[in-house]
Amino acid sequence: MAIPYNYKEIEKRWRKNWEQNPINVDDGKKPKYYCLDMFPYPSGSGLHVGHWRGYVISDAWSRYKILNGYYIIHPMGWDAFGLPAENYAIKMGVHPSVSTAENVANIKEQIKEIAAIYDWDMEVNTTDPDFYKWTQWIFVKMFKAGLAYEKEMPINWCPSCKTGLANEEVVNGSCERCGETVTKKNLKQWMLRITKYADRLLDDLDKLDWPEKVKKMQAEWIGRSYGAEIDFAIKDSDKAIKVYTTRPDTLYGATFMVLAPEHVLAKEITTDEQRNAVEEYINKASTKSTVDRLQDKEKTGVFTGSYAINPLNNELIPIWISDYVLVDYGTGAIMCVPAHDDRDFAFATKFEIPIVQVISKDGKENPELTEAYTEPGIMINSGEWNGMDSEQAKAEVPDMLEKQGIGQKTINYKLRDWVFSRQRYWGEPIPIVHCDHCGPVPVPEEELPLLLPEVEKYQPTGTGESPLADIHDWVNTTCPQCGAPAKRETNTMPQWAGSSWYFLRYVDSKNDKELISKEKAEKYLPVDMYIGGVEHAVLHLLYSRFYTKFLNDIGVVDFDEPFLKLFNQGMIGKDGAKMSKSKGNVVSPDELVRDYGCDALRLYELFVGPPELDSEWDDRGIDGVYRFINRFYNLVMENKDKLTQETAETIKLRNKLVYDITTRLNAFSLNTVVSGFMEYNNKMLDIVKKEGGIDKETLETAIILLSPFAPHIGEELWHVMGNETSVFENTWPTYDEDKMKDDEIEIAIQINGKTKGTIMISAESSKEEAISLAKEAMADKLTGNIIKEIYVPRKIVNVVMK
RNA sequence: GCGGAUAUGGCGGAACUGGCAGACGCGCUAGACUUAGGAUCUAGUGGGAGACCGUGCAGGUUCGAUUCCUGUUAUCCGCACCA
Repeated sequence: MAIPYNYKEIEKRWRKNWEQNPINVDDGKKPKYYCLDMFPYPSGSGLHVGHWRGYVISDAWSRYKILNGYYIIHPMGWDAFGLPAENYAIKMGVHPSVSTAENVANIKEQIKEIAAIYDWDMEVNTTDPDFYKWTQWIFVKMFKAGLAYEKEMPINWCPSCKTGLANEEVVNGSCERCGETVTKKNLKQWMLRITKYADRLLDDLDKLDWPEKVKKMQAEWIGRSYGAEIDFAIKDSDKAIKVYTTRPDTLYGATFMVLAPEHVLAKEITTDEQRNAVEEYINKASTKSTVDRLQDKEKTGVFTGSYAINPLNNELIPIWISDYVLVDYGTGAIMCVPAHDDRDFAFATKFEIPIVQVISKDGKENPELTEAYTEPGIMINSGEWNGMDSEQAKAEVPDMLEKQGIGQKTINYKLRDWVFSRQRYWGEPIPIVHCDHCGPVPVPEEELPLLLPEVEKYQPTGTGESPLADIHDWVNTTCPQCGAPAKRETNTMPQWAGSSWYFLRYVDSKNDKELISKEKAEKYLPVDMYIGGVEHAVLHLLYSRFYTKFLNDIGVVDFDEPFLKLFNQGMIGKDGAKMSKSKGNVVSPDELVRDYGCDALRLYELFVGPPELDSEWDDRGIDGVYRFINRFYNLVMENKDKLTQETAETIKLRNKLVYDITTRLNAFSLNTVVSGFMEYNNKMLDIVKKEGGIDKETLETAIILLSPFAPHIGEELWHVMGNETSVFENTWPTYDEDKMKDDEIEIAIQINGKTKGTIMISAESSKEEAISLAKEAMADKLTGNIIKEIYVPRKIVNVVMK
């Protein structure tokens, strides 16, 4: 008769016990392992089973590391500043600090149901003044290092969120948060000079054990390119135009030039005949939204009437204006080689501009060029470069131009400086005072934190001013430097400010003297394993790397990469869609925990599919792991008092079990870890049925192996077996390959590569023995001439007949 | 357009360096125990009556291909006029 597995009572009991007797203790001798979850933004809608999955993966991994003798740093905190929290508060009509606190409390309760080994003493909250004191402190340090600066420029502006956005927050021309089309707005902004770190951010990717996809996305976002800047004189003018090109080898083929509509010389070089057309075009371009500009693949443009002089052959080339050239990349002007660039080809074809081929596959001109030739080849029509290999020319030309004084080698990046100001209330105040005499002056470090003032109206103003600008007795202050009346900066920081460094603070969260002590930074950091969704591939992960490198530069930490290993778990969807409140397909873990228990849900979260891939949630699937748990529980309960001696068979089974679970776990194949437990449970049941019982060692091994995944059952059954200490005080079991070997093995027999049957042979059988046994077994089918016999040891015999 | 991932029964998914495709689970079918079962247990479950056929599609390499190569299609994700 089955003994009901009372998960409610068992889970409650062990939860309490672990609170009193923690299983993850820093004794100062164990090596550390820092396993970090991406901390959540405390939304009002709570957790769904997709969030759970990431936390279960990291917890199972952490507990596995505990069993391998590590002290685990496994903290949790709250990314509670930012737009979503503020928008939610506005919608609900409560102050963001109130709703945020409520949401944190709710989600914390939900997270506790996972029974993860989070160390709540380390908990941080980005909205806590003791925390954001250091967020502000980092900003002051950056300001002093010249990395934070003010600039008035047209920035991305979300009309719905009523704030400026970083480039990274604009997705396909829309706001990353709300989807509203982003416009441009001219605003004075605080910027962070992340571009100064571009090379290090790019080159150090090689050091990281991260998914290639994420590294590639960051590399492309940084977008380093090597090329040259070349000066073109303008005919009948003392002005010159500098262009940037990655293909200086094609300079002889430049037949026109294009300026961005916003280029400073665009109007200046326009001739009187062309003035009306040019001004009309520039005006039109300025009103075009980013989206339109990106979507219009059809080239438009207007001729300025002026000509530039090709510095190599003194040929005149017309200067055009077109919005396919971006003002903020390179020099905002390009030389165009239609024969060897798709975009230039399209433009030249449309406006009937001559096309000159300078690279050819075979050294001859292509009489019917229908598209740009962008491959390498042999230089033609290029004066002294004729006959050169184009790749060689590409490498050598920049030096030659430099020697001739008409250009210089240049490196360009797509990465832009980080727009850091937000015109919203719910964020860290930027700790700067604007003084008429001294300019921007940082708030003295000893006066931090600069508290976010209470305010009646925290709705965004939409004017480009933060709601803080209305609080006059806060805004009006004195200059920390000269004492004269001065005004505070009223913009706040973006949500990314706190999340860029929070992982440092966990291990020293109560330190009021330093961001983190040197000793603790050295002892507990960096993060060994970082687990979370792929949606932060460029945003949070790039910013965190930048912050870490800066903090390394100023001596706060002794490492320059925060996250050594990164794992992106797949998303969980339902009904073919991403889980979201608006789609109404959210599955809450709460009911599942109630109806099946924490361990069952933990196992099912892992079993649902490969952790790195997206998975479809099926509520019925959890029944399978629930049945497994009950069967395993009963296996132990029914056999604990009639344990048998181990046999050759159980020794083999046990070693194979350890081998399979360990290798699958190390490969992060967590779904097959769970299926492995089910498989071996069935095998153990078979042994019990056959032998009338099973040995202690095998049962206990299975219990230890299972405990990282289903900790309550692991702990319960470990004690049921008569043990007094925690199951997590064990060492992860090892296996002996010699003991996994079978004496008799089953091999397949193929005829002409097609499987016809199987036979059992001794594992020691020679090739000749195996083949002759196989032929004997297949005698009736071996009617033709045997031309080849293949034996793959322990696997297969293949007889090839004609 | 460029780059990446994925494609296997009714469903989720297994298959280590090429070697018995479909482990494990869901669902389904039949049976047992039951007043009852949406509980539990037992057996079965890719297709086909069969020889055989089957891993998106078309080729190739090989004694042998889900696995390697070439081409192609679909879905998802990222980037997208960066010169």
